[in-house]
Amino acid sequence: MKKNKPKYNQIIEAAVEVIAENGYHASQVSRIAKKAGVADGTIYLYFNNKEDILISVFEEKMGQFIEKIACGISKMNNAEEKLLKLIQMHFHQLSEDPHLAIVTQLELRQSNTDLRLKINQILKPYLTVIDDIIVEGTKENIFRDDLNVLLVRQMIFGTLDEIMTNWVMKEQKYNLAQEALQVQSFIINGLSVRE
Amino acid sequence: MKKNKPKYNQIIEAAVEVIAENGYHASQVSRIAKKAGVADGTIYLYFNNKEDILISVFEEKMGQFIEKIACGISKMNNAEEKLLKLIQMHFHQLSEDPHLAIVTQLELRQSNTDLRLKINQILKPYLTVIDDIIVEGTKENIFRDDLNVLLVRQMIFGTLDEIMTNWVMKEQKYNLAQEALQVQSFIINGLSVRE
Amino acid sequence: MKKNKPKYNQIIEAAVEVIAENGYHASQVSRIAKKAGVADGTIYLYFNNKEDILISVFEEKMGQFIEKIACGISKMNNAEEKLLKLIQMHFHQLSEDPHLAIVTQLELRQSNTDLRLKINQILKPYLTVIDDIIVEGTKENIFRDDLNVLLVRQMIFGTLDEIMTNWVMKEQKYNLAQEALQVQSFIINGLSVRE
Amino acid sequence: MKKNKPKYNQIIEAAVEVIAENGYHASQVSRIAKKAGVADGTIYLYFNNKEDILISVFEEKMGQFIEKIACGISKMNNAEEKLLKLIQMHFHQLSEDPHLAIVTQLELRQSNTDLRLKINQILKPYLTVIDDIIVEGTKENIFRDDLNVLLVRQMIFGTLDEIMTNWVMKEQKYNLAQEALQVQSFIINGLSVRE
DNA sequence: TATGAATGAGTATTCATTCAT
DNA sequence: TATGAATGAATACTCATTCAT
Repeated sequence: MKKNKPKYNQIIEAAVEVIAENGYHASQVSRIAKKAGVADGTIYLYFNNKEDILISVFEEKMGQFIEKIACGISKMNNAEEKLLKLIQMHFHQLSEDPHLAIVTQLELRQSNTDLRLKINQILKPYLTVIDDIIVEGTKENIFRDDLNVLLVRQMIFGTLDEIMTNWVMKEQKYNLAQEALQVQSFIINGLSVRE
Repeated sequence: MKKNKPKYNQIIEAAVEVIAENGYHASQVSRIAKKAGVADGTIYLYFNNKEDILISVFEEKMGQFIEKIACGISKMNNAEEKLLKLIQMHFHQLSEDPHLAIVTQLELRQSNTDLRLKINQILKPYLTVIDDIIVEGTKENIFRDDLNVLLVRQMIFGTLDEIMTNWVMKEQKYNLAQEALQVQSFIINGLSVRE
Repeated sequence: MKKNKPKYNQIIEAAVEVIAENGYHASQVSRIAKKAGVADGTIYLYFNNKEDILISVFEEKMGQFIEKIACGISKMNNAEEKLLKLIQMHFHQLSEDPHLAIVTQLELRQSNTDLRLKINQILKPYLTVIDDIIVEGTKENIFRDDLNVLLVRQMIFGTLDEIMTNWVMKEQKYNLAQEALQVQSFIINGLSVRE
Repeated sequence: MKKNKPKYNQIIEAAVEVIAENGYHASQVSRIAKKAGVADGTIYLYFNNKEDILISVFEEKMGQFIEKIACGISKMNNAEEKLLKLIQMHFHQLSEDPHLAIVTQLELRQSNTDLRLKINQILKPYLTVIDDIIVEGTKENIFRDDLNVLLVRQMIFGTLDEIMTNWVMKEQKYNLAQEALQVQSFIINGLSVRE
């Protein structure tokens, strides 16, 4: 498995740094190679093309991202707690790794539609985690039973994603962790005044 | 005023079409010129450079988009109704103009960070409209009074934006209009079971 | 005769200024038109094309330049005096009009070979003036009678031209007039120690 | 050292030919690449940009030109002989390589002022060679001791340069070598009848 | 595996010139 | 005569990818 080879990871890490620092379009393959300490040609022993580097970056990082969240959630007792945990960990993980946050929220989106479809595939397990919480919440009678799971998941993901993007574009100047509870409350209770 | 000149609008319309059909990166200036029925050089009598075309497209289209929504909302009686109207019109306007939807949801995001900052500026009036609804809802005692307006606005916009993007990426195969009510309900009531 | 029309001269004067200030390649026709206070298209009522403007500038200015020198020389009594007068006036006239000096010594040379042949045609009367002095000097028995007039004229012109070019490139910081006598002495006596 | 790389020299030689044949402005980088038998992009592995090719051509060729003259002169016994040798070799070297003569006398002058300043820097060692002859001649009591070295050098260089340019523009139809002696005589003795 | 020199396709922009008014 | 909006040809340079070593 090529992924166990050290150069593969060197290149992945170099790509995250180079893209975060220079932006997607200024990140030439040769620059990534230099930062990774390998020759330009070596890149092509591990990746098919430049796009493949980007997909692999997302794949590797998202894999870890989702795994940790799935793990964290499994310890929670109900959908409400799981949702909060998911929000907290979503914010926390990206806050902890600003380079990765820049890449996922800004630079990776500067890719063409084909690449975005591949990115969506990689994202699917995360969306499934969200779906599961929704379904579980409904079963637990915490959430309404008339929910359109697909739609609700889009809304939840869109909410979290937009908050992350704003945070990155505001140059990470404020503390996201504090907002997790408000976000959970919004998703669960909405804006209305509770009777 | 250059905006009254017919060629300015011809170029704007051509740009939307060409970008929607070919994607951001395959949209050469010469192709836009051809579609607009003008010479390549004519583009530069009306726009400073290629980026300026893109910004202007967004400016023009978003201007109309926001104006219509602001107008539609003004006829509504309270924040709840206004929110529903905003959601309906947001979905409706982009659904009606698939080319524009593709450009705003997919292609325009493939731009660099500088351009995205300019786009955010153009988007600001729309965000303000959302802010106003939130504030109004609070005053009307329909919405809670402990809301963080900035955060809530991000969540609402993120929700709508993600739904639109999914719809565009799924090739506009389903009817968005039907979902507006569910979305409003989600935003106002959240997921929880009402007592 | 078009040359009596005021706009013709306005354009010529504007061209000298614009070329001297911006350099040959940065001197767009539209800039010359603007400085001359006419529309771009008007230029083409008086000149065939951009090259024609340049040739005409040289023609007009060189015509005056040569006329004055020919006139000044005619008052001198012998070839030696005439040579000195020619040198003095060559230096004086271009020193007095730095814009013209820049155009003739630097910018006009950035033209293609065809244009340079035309420039050489315009220069011919000046070269003839030099030829005449050489021939006269020989007849007066002041200059040797074995001189190759064509070659000697090239040497004299080359000498004056190089001095002017150096003066222009050194940004006209020193006084050329003082050097005329040394130049005349060099041409007449050479470098050798006179017995 | 890049200058030992064969492609560097291939490109230099191709550039001389292409510029001599097509003129400065019609010499596209792609044409030079084609003539040199390399890809367009390869040019940019050896040169920073198009201007850099031109400067390097002049640098390489002038370097050899000056070196040979300096070498030839060193064998001569006094300033008079050295001057003659310099003139002969100046004429000879450029006569032998008409492509180079066209480039140096005509095409390279079609460059902007910045480039000309760089060219002047490259020319400096040649001017110094001339200066040295003047100073030596004075010390040997062959030349007058009141000479303004800078001015005299300009006159000598201008003389040679103008003769070369005329020869190139007359399409190299006559034999320059024969004129070297007359030129030396002019420079040393001037035009006057010797008593 | 690893290298890095070489490749060559691809495109925004300028500006001299025209021509309908 | 005079205008100036419109034209469209023309070109340097980058960078992802290859392949001989």
